[in-house]
Amino acid sequence: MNINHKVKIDIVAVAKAAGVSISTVSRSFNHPDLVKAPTRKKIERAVQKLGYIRNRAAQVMHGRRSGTIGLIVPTIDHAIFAEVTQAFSDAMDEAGFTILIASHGFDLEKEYLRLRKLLEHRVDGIALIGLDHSESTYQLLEQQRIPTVAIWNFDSTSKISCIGADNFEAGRMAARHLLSLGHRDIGLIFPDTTENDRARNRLMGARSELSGAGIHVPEGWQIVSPYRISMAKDACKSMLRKAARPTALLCGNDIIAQGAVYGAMQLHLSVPQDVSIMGIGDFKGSSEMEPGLSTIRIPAKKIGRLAGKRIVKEVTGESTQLSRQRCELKLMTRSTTRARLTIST
Amino acid sequence: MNINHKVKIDIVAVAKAAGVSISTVSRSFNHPDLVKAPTRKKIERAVQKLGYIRNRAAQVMHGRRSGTIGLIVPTIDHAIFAEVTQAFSDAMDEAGFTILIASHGFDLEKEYLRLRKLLEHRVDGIALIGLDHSESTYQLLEQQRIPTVAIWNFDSTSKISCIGADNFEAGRMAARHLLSLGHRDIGLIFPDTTENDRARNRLMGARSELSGAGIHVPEGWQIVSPYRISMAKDACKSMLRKAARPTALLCGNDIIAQGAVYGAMQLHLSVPQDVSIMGIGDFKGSSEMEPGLSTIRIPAKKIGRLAGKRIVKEVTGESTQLSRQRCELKLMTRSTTRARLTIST
DNA sequence: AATAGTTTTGCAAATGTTTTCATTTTTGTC
DNA sequence: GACAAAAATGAAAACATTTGCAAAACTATT
Repeated sequence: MNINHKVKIDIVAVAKAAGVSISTVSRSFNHPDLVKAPTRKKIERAVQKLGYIRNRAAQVMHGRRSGTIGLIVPTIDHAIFAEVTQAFSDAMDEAGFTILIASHGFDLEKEYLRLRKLLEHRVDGIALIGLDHSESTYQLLEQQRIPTVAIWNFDSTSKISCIGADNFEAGRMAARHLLSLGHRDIGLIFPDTTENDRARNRLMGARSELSGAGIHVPEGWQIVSPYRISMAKDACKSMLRKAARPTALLCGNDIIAQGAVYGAMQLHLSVPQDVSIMGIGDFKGSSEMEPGLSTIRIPAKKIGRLAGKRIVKEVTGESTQLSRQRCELKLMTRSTTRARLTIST
Repeated sequence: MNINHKVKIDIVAVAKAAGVSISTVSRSFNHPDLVKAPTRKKIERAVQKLGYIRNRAAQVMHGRRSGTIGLIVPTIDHAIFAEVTQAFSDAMDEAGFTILIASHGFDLEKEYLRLRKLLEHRVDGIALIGLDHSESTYQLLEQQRIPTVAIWNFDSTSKISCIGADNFEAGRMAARHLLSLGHRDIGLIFPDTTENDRARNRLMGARSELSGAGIHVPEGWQIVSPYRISMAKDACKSMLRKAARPTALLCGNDIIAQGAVYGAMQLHLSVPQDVSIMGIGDFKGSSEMEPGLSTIRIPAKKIGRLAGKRIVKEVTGESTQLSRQRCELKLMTRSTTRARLTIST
């Protein structure tokens, strides 16, 4: 069957094989109700026999949608982006779209270039992570009038649709939890906050809550650590080795927090007896590690799924105006935090 | 500037704005050396002013490559696939290709459907994970004569190009390590091996090595666990709670092994004093957890990168015949395995 | 069995580009 | 400054589809 000998199989070949016109073949794909059932059957058989696969590129040229959505992430290889990406991808699949994915390694200039490339492919919509993007990225998005949704952050003043959590609030909640346990000597380990609004807002939230409680975080108790367990381990160790060490560590995300837990263990400090450690994010491994990590849950799956649904709505024109959606945060009290020992007061 | 008022910006508009013919504009993109520098400048300015973005769909219609590669993974949301995906993506970026990604959730029937969809988009090549695919998938691939590479597994008899590790050997090595430490009572925790050649081959390798050493694994010491830390935790606990428990656990992958380590900890067994635990894979967190996981390193980054390079070669026609590449495995002896205590002999 | 209406099909134009071939312009040589 | 050769540009066909419009084929009604 399907003799495909160097002959290119296009709609013309199908039409010939089925003994109908090209238009009829096209129609039987796009408006099957407009063609008689027996004709459709004939065409179907021809398609089968020839192994014909429709050419979306040709369809796109008619102003048809490409059926693709561009997704630009900092990196795929991080628990959290992988999770949100998968959820987004599932939502897309469900709606019949395919994802063009690109990563920029936290380099916003590169992000712009990736965006341009995706636009060349005539994606029907664009999904980005967060709201920190270069001016040129925003301009391009607006100029091309392409449906866009920012995943992961909620911001009531965003210029583009966004679906996610309020990171400032997440920072606050994390700090509040520690405060409520009586901690006053709190160390901060955060990733670099330039070009990263998520981390920045969390840090601001945490600091604001802390200073609201009259707490000052001394210079040495605030460390920048990259988003890597091993790095965070070292950062944490350097802080906990000091004579005057904090009784609690607030980490910018769960990866750093995991590193901190391991770092403490290596120093033979026990968590949470000697130090409480608090994360933000609730990544997949966080509930499963030992001890289970206390953290602020940001519902990645839900955000990814909602973002997917949202972009589809914008693409299909079902809902065209800017929409901002806030996903609820939740304090997950597990085993890495506990009340501060009051030595005397 | 860039007045983009509902006027569609195509190459014609650019040509008009630059005062040259369409052909010249096209040429200045594709063969810049064929057009005089001043003309090129004029065109460039027009492009800038109009905010023109090339339409790849139209290019594809001329038999031009689409500049896209389809990547089909079981899921993005697993440490190991995320890592390999990222490396692959980086290699693609470097070569100027964009990735169309699809996931099938370990369902090979779905994989076939995803493949069809990617083919509609006229991807220039296809990358799959592993060599376990449905008959129809293999047929389609062959019928369409599309460059394909299987990532992750090496198999000298594969019908398509493959780049990866020999999972059978990985299983052997893991078993051999445990054997060399004197263990004879070994439990096996593996994922379901139907439709998963990676797990299947590892298990076969492990069993073959074990039975080669005259060791029989009793029924109750062999458990199937899904690829999830929490599930593996439970599976491990159920095995270690028995009166007669193994002195070592060989796990089908690092996720399961991590679960096993945590499970043992919950039972107040210490690792490796009470049980040795061995993984396969060396995922990102494995070296960083406490205690560091002993495992067989499969170089995900390297495999992803090589696979990327390979597919580019096949797509550009630089090298067109089937190629099989084996990536070396490495035993990583860390802190979850140790010699068996010989109580008396 | 003719008519009107409806359903189904086909023709041809249109989509945004690339490319071949022809034409024009430039350059170099005498 | 005329001529050939080389370089740059343009016109038009080609790519694989969709779709508006017209024609053809049915149905139902008389």
